[in-house]
Amino acid sequence: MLDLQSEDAPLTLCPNGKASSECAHCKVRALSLCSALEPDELEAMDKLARHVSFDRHQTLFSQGEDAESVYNITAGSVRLFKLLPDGRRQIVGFALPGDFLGLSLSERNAFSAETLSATSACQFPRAAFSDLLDAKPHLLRRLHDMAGHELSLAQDQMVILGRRTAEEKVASFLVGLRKRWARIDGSTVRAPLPMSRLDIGDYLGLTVETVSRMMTKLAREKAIVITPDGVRLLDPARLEALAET
Amino acid sequence: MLDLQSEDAPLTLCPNGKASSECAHCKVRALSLCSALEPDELEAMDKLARHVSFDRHQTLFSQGEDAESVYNITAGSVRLFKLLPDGRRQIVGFALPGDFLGLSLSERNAFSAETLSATSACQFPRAAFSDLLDAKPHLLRRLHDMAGHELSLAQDQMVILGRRTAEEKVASFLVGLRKRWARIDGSTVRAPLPMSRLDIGDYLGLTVETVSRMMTKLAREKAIVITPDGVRLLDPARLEALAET
DNA sequence: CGTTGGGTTGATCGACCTCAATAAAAGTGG
DNA sequence: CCACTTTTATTGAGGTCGATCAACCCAACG
Repeated sequence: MLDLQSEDAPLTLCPNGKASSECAHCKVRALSLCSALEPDELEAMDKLARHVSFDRHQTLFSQGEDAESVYNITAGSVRLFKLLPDGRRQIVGFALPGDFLGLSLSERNAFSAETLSATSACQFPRAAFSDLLDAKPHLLRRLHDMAGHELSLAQDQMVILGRRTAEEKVASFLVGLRKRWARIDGSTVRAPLPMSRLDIGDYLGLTVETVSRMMTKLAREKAIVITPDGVRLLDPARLEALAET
Repeated sequence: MLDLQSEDAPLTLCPNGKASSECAHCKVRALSLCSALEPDELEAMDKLARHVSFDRHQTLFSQGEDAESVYNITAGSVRLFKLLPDGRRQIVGFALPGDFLGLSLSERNAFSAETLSATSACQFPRAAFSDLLDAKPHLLRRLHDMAGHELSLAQDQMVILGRRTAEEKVASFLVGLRKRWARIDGSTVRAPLPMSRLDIGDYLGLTVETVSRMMTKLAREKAIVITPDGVRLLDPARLEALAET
């Protein structure tokens, strides 16, 4: 997942189908693929794009299917996961506003994507988008840099999954998520949690119960406050110490 | 890690410093970044490249340092790892002949790289290589496709780390490694293990002892044979069943 | 040969999982 | 707005897989 964002648009970037004016209001332009593009690149992307909306718990695409589209998330939140034949699930990431789905441009989806909340996105046909990349090297370079960032995050997640305790996992998750929200809505201590405890567990390689226990523990120790919609970080220093690389 | 390979070179691809003739003997061209490049791209890469060799257990680069170079591994093996302040280690990958180090082109190294055995590589100055990518979009596209593949492997590894048992982890590792060797040297059942049990443990989120126990278990059950230099897969079907997605 | 770095094996321990019950939200229909 | 159901979160008790601690083996090497 990579971020894009804006407040109110100096120039239209994020394309959409019905009204290209929507780009002008795109909340997530500055940090997205759309940022820092040349006018001709924006123009070309605009032509390809279709703005789509999803309710809570809808499927964008499924693991193993032909990858028809790539997406730029403009609002909401999405869980990306892989299933084992016996039902075990690993969430490989959460997509937030500004994130791009389909960086690897593979023919088949390597994972499934389901919305966690009502979600909006710019949808592009994969094949046409791939062709566009070949025509616009600067756009490709931007995408590649995003892929590099994504790869780096994936390696960080390997450390968390392979070598951290349950408490450290939860602390890392909260700190990392708050940083991502900070880029999106500027919040400094709030971290909304659109995903369930079960989702968090499947992201961190833990059970629901362990996630709940660690959250309770961190709250008891006054490192966080649990709110209806997520958490508030009371003692970022303590959390960062638990999460530190 | 991405693969490149060849037997004997139809045209020189893999660049190196002293004698550009070395490219003609490059054992790992076909699957590498160097494959499927235009003559002008090969020419440009050749100009940038320096052929370097390392003994066993030498450091190519370290986590946190300025990333001066990117590498194309032509022979040997390398461990890529991240360290936590308290000494815990997570190996994020093993680089084999044909693999490219530096896909993300970031300014700082996100991990350290140490050879597991005597290793040869084509070394490129990172900044110049990055400039070359902007000049040769086709090369950039090739690199991006490799990055996409790498990202997909990283997500597979997340499933292994987060949701698999010790036995499944070891089986997955052996199956995956044999597949990689198959592309390099065509071996169908042999999987050389240049890395120690400790390295395997730090790759799979296990201890040395557990890795050893699981290897012994698989050997006792006649799924593998442990040899001085690695393993031979006796019952690939059983191993794949343990590893299946 | 003594030393050193892996590797294997055994005995014990503990972090996290499993199973179970309860509590608190969030819908749903009257 | 209030019963009633369903979903999600929390808490507790007990079990287990893999970690930890500790020998021991063996091959490489000075």
